[in-house]
Formats: sequence, C-alpha cells, structure tokens
Amino acid sequence: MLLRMSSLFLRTLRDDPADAEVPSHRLLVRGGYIRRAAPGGFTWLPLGYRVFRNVERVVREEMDRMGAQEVHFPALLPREPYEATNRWTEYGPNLFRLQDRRGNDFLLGPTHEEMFTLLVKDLYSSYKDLPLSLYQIQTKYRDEARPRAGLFRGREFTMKDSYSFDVDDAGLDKSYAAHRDAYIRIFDRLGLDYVIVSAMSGAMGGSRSEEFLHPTEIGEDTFVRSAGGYAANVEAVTTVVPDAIPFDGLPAAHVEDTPDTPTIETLVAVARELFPDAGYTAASTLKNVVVTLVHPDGTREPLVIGIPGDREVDAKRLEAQVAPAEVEPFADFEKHPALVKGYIGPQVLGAESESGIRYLVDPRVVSGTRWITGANEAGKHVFDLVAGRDFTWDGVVEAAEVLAGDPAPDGSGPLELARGVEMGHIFQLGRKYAEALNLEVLDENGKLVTVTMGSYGVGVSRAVAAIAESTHDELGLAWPREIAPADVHLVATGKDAAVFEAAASLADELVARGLTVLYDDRPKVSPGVKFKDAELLGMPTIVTVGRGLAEGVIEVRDRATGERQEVPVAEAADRVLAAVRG
RNA sequence: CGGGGUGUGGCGCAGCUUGGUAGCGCACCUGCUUUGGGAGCAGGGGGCCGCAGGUUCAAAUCCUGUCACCCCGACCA
Repeated sequence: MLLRMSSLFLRTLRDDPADAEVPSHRLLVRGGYIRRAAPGGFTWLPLGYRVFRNVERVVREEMDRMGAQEVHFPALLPREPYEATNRWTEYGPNLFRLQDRRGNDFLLGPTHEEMFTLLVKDLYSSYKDLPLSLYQIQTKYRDEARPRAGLFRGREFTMKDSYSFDVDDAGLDKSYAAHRDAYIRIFDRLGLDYVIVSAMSGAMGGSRSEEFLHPTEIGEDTFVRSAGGYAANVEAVTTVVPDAIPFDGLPAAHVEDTPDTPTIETLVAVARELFPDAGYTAASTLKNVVVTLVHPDGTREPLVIGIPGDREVDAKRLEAQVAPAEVEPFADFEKHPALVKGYIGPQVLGAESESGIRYLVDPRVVSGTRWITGANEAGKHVFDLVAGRDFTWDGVVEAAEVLAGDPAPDGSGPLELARGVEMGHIFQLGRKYAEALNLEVLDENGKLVTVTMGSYGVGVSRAVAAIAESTHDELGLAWPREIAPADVHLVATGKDAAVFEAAASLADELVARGLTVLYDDRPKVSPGVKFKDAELLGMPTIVTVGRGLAEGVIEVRDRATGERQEVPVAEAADRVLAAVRG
C-alpha cells in the first residue's frame, strides 16, 4: 500500500487546538487523524482510520484465536428486551432513547447483553451446543454527562463486546479464563501497559470481575497497587484487620466536656489539651457518619457508619458494599432525636438499640480498641470507649477511604494510589440475564438448566487514544509497529529530480515487498516542514532520501528511539525491511 | 448535575472596557526566488463574529435567553 502525501486527505496543524487538553487528543487532531464531528463524536480521517482498523484487527485476531465467533447486531434496538431486564429504566439518563414514527420506543445500544442472550435463546436449546462465546465490534452509544479527553470518553465509541454461555459455573470459569488470556495477548500486542485489578470485593460472592487498567495520569479511575504486585480497584480493597485486644487492664470509659467540638479537628485539639500525654490523633477518634440508604423498592433507611476519624467515607466503596441500595446524604435529624449532630456515639446505635438505626463499623474497629467518640450530648465526648466491651455493632463495612501507605491485603507492602483508564473489563455475569430472559438448555439428564454467562469488553477507539497517549513524545506521535498507519514514512527532500526518482523507486520496492509506505512526495515543500510532519505523524520508521543521495546513501531513522543510520542506496530496501520486521 | 472558563475564516489569536460595519499569524491559491529542520517577497480567495431575541440611526462590541466546547468535581454495565 502506497500513501502519497501529495494526494492524501490530510492537513496537519501547526498549532495545538485550543479545546484539546490531553496529549493524545491534541496530537490526533494536529496530525490529521481525527476531527470532532459532534459532542463526544469524532470522524476518523484516513490515517486515523488505518490505526483504528489495526487495533480492531488485533482484537479480532485474538478473539478468533480463543474460539469466539464474530456476529454483528444493530445499534438501534427495540425497547422490549431491555424492559425485561429492567435496564430500560435502570440504565438511567445515560441511555439514548428514541421513538420511531409510530411512537414505539427504541434505544441506541450502550451494551448488548440482552440481544446476545436472546440470540442464543433463539437458536440453541441443548447443553451440547455449549460452551459458546460470541463477540462483536460495535459502535456503542452512551449519553455521557460529560464527554471528555477526545477519544477517551465519547458518547459514540467503538467497543468489542463478547459474551460467554456455559451450562455450569466450572464452564464459566473456563470461558472467563480464556477471555482473560485473550485480553492479555491483545494488550500485549497493542503495546499497552496495563494492570489487572479486581473490580469487586470478595464480599459480593462468587462472581468475578477484573478490569484491565492502563496506568496514566489522565486516567479517570483510581486504583491501588503495591510494590509486591497487588492491584485492585479502590472498591475492592479489603482492610487488613488488626488483632483483637484483651479487655484486661483497659481503662474505664469516661465522659468529658468538649465544648464546641463538632468536627474531628476541633475534637482532637481539645483531647490533646485534656490529655497531653495520650498522643491523640484523628485516628484515635471514632467518627459516626449518618447516611440514607435508598433500597430498590424505594424504602429509605438511615444507617450509621463508624470509621476512624482520620478517614472519610468513600462513597464508591460504600455503594459497592450496600448495592443494589443507593446512598444519599442524611438530612432527617429532626425525625431522629437520638442522633445529636456532631456528637453521635455508638451507645445509641444498632438495630437493637433505642434508635433502631443499623450501625456498621470499619474493620479496624475490633474488640478491645479504644476510641474517643460522641457522647450523644452536645459538647460532650466519651473517651476510652472500648469496642466489644462498651459498645457493639450490627456488622462490619468496607466504607472508609483507602489512603496511600495502607497495607495491601495480601501482605505485599504499602499501597500507592494511581490513576488509570479502563481498557478492558471481564465479568462473570452469572445467570442474571439468562434468568430475566429465560435462556435455558436441556442438560444431559433432560432437565432444563439456566445458562450462566460472562460479559467482556475492550474499548477499541479508546485503545487508539491510550496508545497515542502512552507512546507520544514532545515531537509528536510515535506508533508501535503493529498499529501504525504505515510501516515507513519516506521523505524526499530538496528539488533534485534524482532524489524524487530514487525515493519513488524505493517506495515502489518497499510496497512490492509488502510494506505500507507513506511517501512524502510533495514538491516545493521545504525539508523542515516534511521532517516536522514525519515526527508529528509518528510512523515507526522514517526514511529520508535527500542530500545524502549524491554520496549514495539514504537515512533510516527510528521514530521512537531517534536512532539513525546512513545506508547505501543499493541496500536501502533490505535495510528498511529489516528495520520494520525487527 | 454543581463550580470555573471560552465561543471571531480550517487552526491559533487580537478587537469588546469606551457601539460606527472585522484584523493578525499559520494554512490555502498565483507568480518569482528558496530547498536538511515549520523559507522570503509580491499579489489573492475565504468569516451567518456560536444561535435567538432585545436596546440603538447603527451591535463582534451593550442587555436577556439559549446552545456548544474546555477544565475541576459528581456520575459512568
């Protein structure tokens, strides 16, 4: 394939577009790879679309290799299947809904679990047909509140989604593992750095879910990792539980006057004044945070979370723990006189207590730990209140924020917080969709069993952005060979006809030998412009035919390393081929 | 959805305070010169000043509304 710069539909920009902040977005626009066409929607230009198709190709090859079969659904879908799983409403405002001329409801698919489930139900009915994995590479639509960062978060984007179907849990485990392996190969081939984080806490039961996160400062997800190799979503981090302490010799609880101490800071300051030798810090206090749980049936339940005072409640972690209930701030202090704002203590809390409000505590609150906490009376706190001796709780909850330096649950060292972008997600769905849509097959005993499913996604368009993001340098893009829009950027400089003839014949030879060549054959364009463009566009190998030709040499340069060598014209094609093929 | 910012040729920006009918650089076209690091000179084409309404003899400029984009946060199977 030969791409001539003189006729390629391409215009590079000298200046950064003002509305692009992240480097990948800036460079992809500057390099003429994409153009914004709609809020959260981009047009792929020739070079960009070649990159896109290369990513797609890698994904497709690896999915095929693991035995998944490609299908293709419409993006425009009817309401009914999504009604059966309740997602027509549950998906909320992020779902694009529309009506046809008769007023029937449709949606633009944000993901296709329902359709795949129904398709398999439509055609299969025996255990002999399983296991089965199907996938598609599809345009997905989500009405994002805030599209951003170019290709990273659009309202229209391309995703490879696949779904596995098995008769039993062991089968699901296998399908899941096969996808996991395929994803590892995909991201390795794409040259994308990734960490696999568990996306759900063990508390949620048997179903597994892992995310492939690409670590990057511009990432939207926070995850934790340790030097020893532990990595997890913040929601999935479990607290290392300290040992219980015997009650013997612990001081008795005592109430102290602590006027004007509604916050942890003011409380700690007063506590230090009262007991200068105790070494009190915010972590010595037990903060009782009231929230409202909204259950799926609409019931509202107040809930108090007891956590060490040096930490905040992490809304995401809490929601992951109480799902499917949702969490809202608590406002009904009038209705609950037992709760003294700013001075809530555990003595009045618990399902069996006078307030009847459920009380969950942080795992660090183990039997024998001593706390400073509210005395349920304005201006008073209780000191040396011992967990398990002076108060009890209804349960333990992982709701406190994770802080850098916390120990990893597997003992692999302190945690650091890092940012990442979700590039892939593998998820054991189980029987949720199969049950809702009645996907059953006969097993070897002739009995109907509900199929168990997995769902798996890779962001294809997002991968283009992530690769650009992780490989660019101050000069421009620098594509890995596997996905570069061309193998070689061949630059002819000067005005000497011999240079253009030599360059053209080299281009032809490289093309004949199977390479894709981007040939800068523009006449009357100065060398500086061509070099800048070559660096901006980022083909992995840049070949220059120019002033060296008189001495019989051309220059071969590696875009990523900057390494350059002069090679004799006669060997040029071989040398370039060697560089490209590694 | 909350907070902040910005909308003026394809891109980057000035003009707006103090209304008078739009300008600069890049890109594009023509000619001549130039050709190894975003060339020079001369000439030229292209703008509903985001959109709608209002004030005014007159609006890019003032007022109201609205839309879009960017950033931070919330949200994100």
